[in-house]
Amino acid sequence: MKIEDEIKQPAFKDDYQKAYINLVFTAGWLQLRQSALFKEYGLTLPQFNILRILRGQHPKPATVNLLIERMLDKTSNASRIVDKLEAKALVTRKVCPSNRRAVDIRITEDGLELLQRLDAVMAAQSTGLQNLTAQEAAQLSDLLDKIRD
Amino acid sequence: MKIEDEIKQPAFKDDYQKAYINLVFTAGWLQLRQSALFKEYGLTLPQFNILRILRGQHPKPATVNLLIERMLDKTSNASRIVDKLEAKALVTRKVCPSNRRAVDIRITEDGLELLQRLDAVMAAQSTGLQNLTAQEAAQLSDLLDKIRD
DNA sequence: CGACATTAAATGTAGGTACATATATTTGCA
DNA sequence: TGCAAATATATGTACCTACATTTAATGTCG
Repeated sequence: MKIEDEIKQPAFKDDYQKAYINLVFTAGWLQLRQSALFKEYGLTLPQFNILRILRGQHPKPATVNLLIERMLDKTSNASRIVDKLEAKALVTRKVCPSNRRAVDIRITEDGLELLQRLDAVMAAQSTGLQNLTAQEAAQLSDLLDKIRD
Repeated sequence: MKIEDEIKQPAFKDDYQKAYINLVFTAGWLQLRQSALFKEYGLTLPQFNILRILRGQHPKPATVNLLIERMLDKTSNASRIVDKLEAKALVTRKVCPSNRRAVDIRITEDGLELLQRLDAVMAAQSTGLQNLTAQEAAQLSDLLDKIRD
């Protein structure tokens, strides 16, 4: 569906405004689809993303700082998202011995198993960008980099 | 800054993953910049967007349904965002005489004045897509439409 | 050493998102 | 007419974002 119809707006001021609205709308659309996948597994999108970062570190621990660095949303509150994961026994939290201000966060076996089940789900459903060719995806990425220059 | 550096990830699985992450990250980046503009005027981004829809209708009223149709985020709670605007006397809410289930929402003079001040601010700072040519913006929009097909 | 800045994380608060449910009104139709 | 379905909005709840503040540990430098 064209963006004009998605938000029932007949026309845009110019291509810049149209691209801006399309960008924000499409990002939200993709994230909504993705989080629907996790919902039945009791995970939210930020929780899933943090679990994946922890798996990337495994068996090394991660600190809250490291999580924030790698998250898309820098201002989100990693500390409280870890709370939720800890409550579900998907991660552990322990004061870092070498720097007692920091906290070592590790993914548990349960967490690894859950991610493994989700890998299968993710593989089954595409990321949502499969309508693009690899070349178009690269082109999209270049345009986005340019926006943030 | 390249997306790899923004989230401290050395490489991506493929161009699709990279574009996906870049898309979500860039949309958030743009929205954060935009909402910073409104902050000193006491408005949030969704509040601003609803005010603009109401200005577009002015002097006709809008219903909650109409607001939802035109919002980028369909699942956001227009009713409660209107609450906040009403508390600031930027909009009025009145039961619709012809259909007492519905509510007529109108922007007030204060609301119009606030938007007018913000128009100047917006004009001064670009939408953030000015690094693109008009042609690139159109191309970006086409790629995004294709993703949602 | 000791005051002071810096760093890491947690917490408080206002507002938003996503989704389920409730309440009131209107519509459709047996 | 009357009653179920549909419609319009509001409300409840869990979680999230954005940002300011707090608490604790560490670093620094006179």
